[in-house]
Amino acid sequence: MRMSDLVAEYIKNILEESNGIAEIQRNELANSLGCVPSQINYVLSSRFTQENGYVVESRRGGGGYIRITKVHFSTDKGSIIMHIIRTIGNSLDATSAGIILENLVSNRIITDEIMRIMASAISERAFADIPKEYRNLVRATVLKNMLLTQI
Amino acid sequence: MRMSDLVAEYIKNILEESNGIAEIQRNELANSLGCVPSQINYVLSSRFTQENGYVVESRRGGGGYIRITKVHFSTDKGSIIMHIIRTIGNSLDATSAGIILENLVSNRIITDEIMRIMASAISERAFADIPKEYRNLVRATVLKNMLLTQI
DNA sequence: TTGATTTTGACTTTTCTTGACTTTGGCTAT
DNA sequence: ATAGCCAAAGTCAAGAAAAGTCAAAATCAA
Repeated sequence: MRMSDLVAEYIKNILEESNGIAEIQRNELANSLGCVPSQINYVLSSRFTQENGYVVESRRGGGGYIRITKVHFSTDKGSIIMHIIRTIGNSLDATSAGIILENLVSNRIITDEIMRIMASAISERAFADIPKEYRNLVRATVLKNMLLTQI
Repeated sequence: MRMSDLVAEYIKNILEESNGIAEIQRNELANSLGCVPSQINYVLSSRFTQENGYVVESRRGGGGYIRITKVHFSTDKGSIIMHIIRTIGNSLDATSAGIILENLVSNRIITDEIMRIMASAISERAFADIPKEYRNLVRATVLKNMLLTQI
């Protein structure tokens, strides 16, 4: 198993147990999981991003900390979807698409089944027939079209 | 015996033993079977296709993997969908797609909502960004991908 | 023979790991 | 106050560890 996944899992556990707020010490955590401290930063920036629905704050110096908070959507389904459609723009890579879909599921905007249908429709393999330069464009358009049915 | 067949057989064995999900490491497998890594890709794309009921996902980078899933269609619904997937072929125009979807709904194979999601994903409008000559190709692949999730 | 399938390998892209170096905040002794 | 030290966290780039692409060469089948 990847070290990054271990770290991510560890943080998610704390989040679960602590009501959506995890406060860690970078060096201590790195030490207890057996990785280099900057690994923690890597995990935070690759997996606990805003797009993923997390807010990360921190403080340096003696008694420093890193605080990770899981945020949830609050407004209604329709405006959330519309907002997402707007932020998608006209090009979307497969990774970002995956993040958007996971987020929609974890906020119960769409069901798991619908997520899987959508994911299968815009996976990299779904666009294998067309030249690379078009893939992100179609992905954006197709996803936006599908999301519109969910309003 | 051909190397490709060996590789295919090996993967099918894992699938049998592991309940329809095989997770492999490309380099490792290539190495242990004594072929070049890209051979694995060739086998996957020539033998583990949608038409045969396989879904292939993968991840690059450290700790990467290739996951092959066999969707398995013992039920009525499953074989109907597989039959449709096979008849689609590699190109599908918007009109035929519409007919297929309507049929699936009227035979209660998929729900109305799912039909609308699928229809929106493969409408002519969804492929407006890409040159015409590719549209029917992507439409076929995308629909087959989505249908595979419904088995 | 000739067209399709298979094999191979050079090159690309993505993701993860590591470590050296930088910045910031708090505390203590002057 | 403030200079200096220690204890954090941050940054960044090099390199490693995967998988993907593509086209040339080899082989096979009709």
